[in-house]
Amino acid sequence: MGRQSCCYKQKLRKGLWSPEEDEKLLRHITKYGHACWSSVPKQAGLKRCGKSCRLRWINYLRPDLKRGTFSQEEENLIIELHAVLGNRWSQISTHLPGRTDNEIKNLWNSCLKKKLRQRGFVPVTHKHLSEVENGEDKSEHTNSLEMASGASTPKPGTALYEQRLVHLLEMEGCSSSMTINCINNLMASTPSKHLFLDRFAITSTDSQSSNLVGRFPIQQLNHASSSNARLLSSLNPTPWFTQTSKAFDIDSDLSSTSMSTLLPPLTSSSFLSSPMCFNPSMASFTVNNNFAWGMADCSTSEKEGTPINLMESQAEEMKCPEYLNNPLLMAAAMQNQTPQSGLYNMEIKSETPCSTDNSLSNSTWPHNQQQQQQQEGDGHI
DNA sequence: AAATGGCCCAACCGCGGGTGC
DNA sequence: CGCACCCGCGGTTGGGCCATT
Repeated sequence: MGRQSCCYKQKLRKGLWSPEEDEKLLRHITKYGHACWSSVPKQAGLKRCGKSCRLRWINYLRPDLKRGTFSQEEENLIIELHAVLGNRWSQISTHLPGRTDNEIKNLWNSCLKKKLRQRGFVPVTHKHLSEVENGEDKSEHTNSLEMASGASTPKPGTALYEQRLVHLLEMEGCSSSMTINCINNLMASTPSKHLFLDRFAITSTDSQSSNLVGRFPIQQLNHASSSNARLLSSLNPTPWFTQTSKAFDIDSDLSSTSMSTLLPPLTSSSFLSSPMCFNPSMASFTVNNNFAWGMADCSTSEKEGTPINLMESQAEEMKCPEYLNNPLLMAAAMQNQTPQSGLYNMEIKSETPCSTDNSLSNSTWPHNQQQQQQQEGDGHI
């Protein structure tokens, strides 16, 4: 009793796209954009469904696509992101400009999975096989992220440990000044601190990973509506506590931590929108300019006419325990500024024209395309 | 040279969420 | 509230290509 495909219903063409079809679609979108995909095929004179057109555009015709094989850095980034996000290919792809979710998914299934297996990791959990087999945590084990970054886990308390921590917070888009103060305060007396540290102090601080700065999942917060419910629920079981840590008792932690100095009352439904998420005198927030992921989201917020900051409704969906389970979310939550603070808005606005490399926003992409086409001639296809 | 098997990638399918009526 | 429609996502498939036998 499954639904018939839209193509079947309308007796539309399926299968590979011909150059003529590509040409039609390209020309049409260049001229008119794609406000409504379902009307695109009709207007463009294509015997395809809107879905098919959309897919073709996103995966092949879009002018900002990067072609060719994935670099080692890209592969490493995918592994790292997959460890955090799981099979959320579209979210992963937002961190890799010019790469599509489909492309990344294919790479993962055909190549990266295999590589991880060959090196003794379970691709799904990013755990080492021996860890799985023994059913116990062994801190000396490397994990897939270490493999990706070529790093091993430094010991807590060491300079290297702190150095990596700073780097990781920077990855979250926080400035170093915020990082140290924030993390010291946040983690000073909480039993959960090692959960945070163990989970994150695994990424290299070398030049290879420095290009990750600003790319990581603060986006998840900014995007924290319904899709995040899924994300959040799936983040908790893995991989946060899969490396060397055990899940901690939220309640007992809360009762004895210093988090209250940083976080608003747990019952507050305006948790995220609260300006007291972080005390500016304690540390300065600067949102990293290097928003590799900013564009897709900015188009969303433009469309909805809302600032990048979390909306109340979104904030309400984010349950406090999820923050406490999830260091990334916590760190990002602390960054969440009120509209008055302007930091986030200002930074995003400066990027908002979406005129650089990611032109998912249909309002500006033809610009790019023309430029690119001029540069490339009629090269591809 | 032909057959076979594995890999890769483009595209399809089905589902869930959002929205408008 | 229920329904229909649209969009986007993740899983899956089918076919072309290439290496091996």
